[in-house]
Amino acid sequence: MDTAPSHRLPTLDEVAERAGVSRSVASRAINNEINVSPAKRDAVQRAVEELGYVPNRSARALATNRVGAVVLAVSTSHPGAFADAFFAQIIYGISSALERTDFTLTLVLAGSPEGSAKLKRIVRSRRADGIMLMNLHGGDPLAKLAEQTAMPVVFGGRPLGGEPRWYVDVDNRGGARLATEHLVDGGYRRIATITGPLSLDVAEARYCGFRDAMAVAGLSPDRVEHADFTEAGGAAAMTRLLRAHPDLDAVFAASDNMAAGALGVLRAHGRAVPDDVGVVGFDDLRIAQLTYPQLTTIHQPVQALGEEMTRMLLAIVDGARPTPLLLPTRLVVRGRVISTWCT
Amino acid sequence: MDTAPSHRLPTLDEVAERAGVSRSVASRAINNEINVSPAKRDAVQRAVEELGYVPNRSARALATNRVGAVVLAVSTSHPGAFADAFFAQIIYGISSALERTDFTLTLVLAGSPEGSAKLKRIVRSRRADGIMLMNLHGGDPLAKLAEQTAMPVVFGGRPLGGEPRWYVDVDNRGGARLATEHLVDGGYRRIATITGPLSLDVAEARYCGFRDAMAVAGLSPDRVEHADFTEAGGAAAMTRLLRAHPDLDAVFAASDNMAAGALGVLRAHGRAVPDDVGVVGFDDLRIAQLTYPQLTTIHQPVQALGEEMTRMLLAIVDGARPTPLLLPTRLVVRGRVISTWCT
DNA sequence: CTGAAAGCGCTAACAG
DNA sequence: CTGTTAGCGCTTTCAG
Repeated sequence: MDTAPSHRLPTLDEVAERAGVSRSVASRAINNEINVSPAKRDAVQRAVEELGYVPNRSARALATNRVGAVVLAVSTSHPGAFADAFFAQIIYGISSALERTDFTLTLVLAGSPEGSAKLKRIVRSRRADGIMLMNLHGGDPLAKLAEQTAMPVVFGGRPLGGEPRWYVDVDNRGGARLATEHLVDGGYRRIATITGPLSLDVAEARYCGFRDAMAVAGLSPDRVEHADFTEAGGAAAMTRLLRAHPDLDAVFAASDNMAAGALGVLRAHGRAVPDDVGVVGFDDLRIAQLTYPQLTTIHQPVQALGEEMTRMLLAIVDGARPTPLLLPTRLVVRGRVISTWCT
Repeated sequence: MDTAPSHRLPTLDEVAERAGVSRSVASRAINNEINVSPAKRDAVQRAVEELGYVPNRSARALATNRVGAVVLAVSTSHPGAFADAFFAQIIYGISSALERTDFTLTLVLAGSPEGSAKLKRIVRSRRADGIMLMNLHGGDPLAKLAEQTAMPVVFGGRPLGGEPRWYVDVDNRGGARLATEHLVDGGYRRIATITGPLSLDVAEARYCGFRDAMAVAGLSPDRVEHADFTEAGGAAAMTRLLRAHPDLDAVFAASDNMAAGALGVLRAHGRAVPDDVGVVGFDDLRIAQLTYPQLTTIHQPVQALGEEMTRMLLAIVDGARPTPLLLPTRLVVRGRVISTWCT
């Protein structure tokens, strides 16, 4: 039915004229303000439908100084890091939190200098109402940007050194404690850990959780090697651990990738998993189900992280002053299940 | 009481005043137009620096009817599908193509009804200058939207049924031919294929490529099963193939996931790969390196796909009328390499 | 409740 | 080359 003139989009004035009211009344009706008589409100409603009117956002933004967009800035230095299912899930979470609102998601890969310059421009030119910052490593230049701007910023994960005013984080410490407790419950006693780079808050927090659990169990937490969250790094760390502590009977790896690397090395050394050595990972990535044996690990609510960050940011934009949030993790026990193709 | 920035952002008038010129001269200087004297141009330049002026994009957008944003709309019905490294790479490509421009990327997950409604609103309210549409399945409602709007639309991959005016695609047909030829060259003769759902153009194209190669080799292309691109689907299809064509000596699976599923089934049936049965996949996903043996497969330039789509869209927004693009694929031969943990 | 009028900050058309 | 004058389409006082 719509003989929509494909080029000229209807304006508010046209709606007002058609409804036989003034432009300001039309505006009020459209924005659901109270001071409009039912009759005129209906007339406007109808005119909107008939004309297929949608307010021009640029004009509205100019008048209200509210853009209707939030940006997700991902600070990742090397290309590969973003190409990870993790971000897809974050984005999915954000997207579903935005679904019922009139906000739009702007994505900025701010790892490169150009990217962070772009983010800066976005802020200065008021192209967004707020920012979500993911994946900051210690001393990230974006952290400064965040402090200098008046635009609301919500952090995904705490950056090391300094609690930002607003953040949503996964309970990494609690998760690591859970993982380690699981090993303790399994009867293991000489438990080692492979940590991530301690310049990252995640790595730090997981290491703390490990020590928490070890202390509670009265075990010595000194079988420790540091790595970089990668599979290769995990393998190297496992090799070092075996050399330094040949008596170890379990390993908590602070990421599934590192755990996978460790599994390979353990097997190469003839240590059976989980009979000789227990292994627990962290993240519950796809890889945790591709190893043999499948990895017991800590699941993080990644999608929820995206959703909650968004909800928090919108609340702030709306004038609220919420408190930071910690999202619970959960243990996923996998054991000797045989994966489809690694029979 | 309100969250307004502590210090007002500088406006063009302030720059003009500081530089001692009229607002229009300031505007021209800032936009690098020609008709400005060097002296005034410098003065404006300096004022901009000193004040840290960045044009307000909403105002500019309102005046020029150009927003400075492109949207990537991903049409995916079920949650999991977006959580894939594929999109991360696409986004990475887009992002790098956008890096040197003043355009911003808006991401819309348009699989759900709400999502596609949102996309529609974005178009109608002129919140973007152009759209990139990924992952359309036959009869996708977004295809209609694309036709109705005057906003430029670039497709990532051709939707089935009808060549859109502008698209960038991967040479799926050529890739499938490559894969099949590789099997032929390997001495296999009774080659089967597991296709994707033929309602997708990708699946159709890869199936065509298979038949191309079989025809050229003078082989019969009738060992065929259809699946859904998933691992489970691939496994089921492989089972059906073995029952229907127990003599088969090779399989071209139209995706790595399906190939992985097929590998498991082949092994369960005691068929050694690649000695008894040759297997080639498509996509070159991470999983191709996690199977045993690692998968020979067809690599797609995913990041380049994102880049070229963006470049094309920006060109169109700029008034150009480019021709569609096909990106080449390449064969990755893997064979018996032993992966780290599946010793 | 209603409408007229004054901007939001920028660009663009037009005379000087 | 330069400045003046109108808007872009919407919101928002402020009188009626």
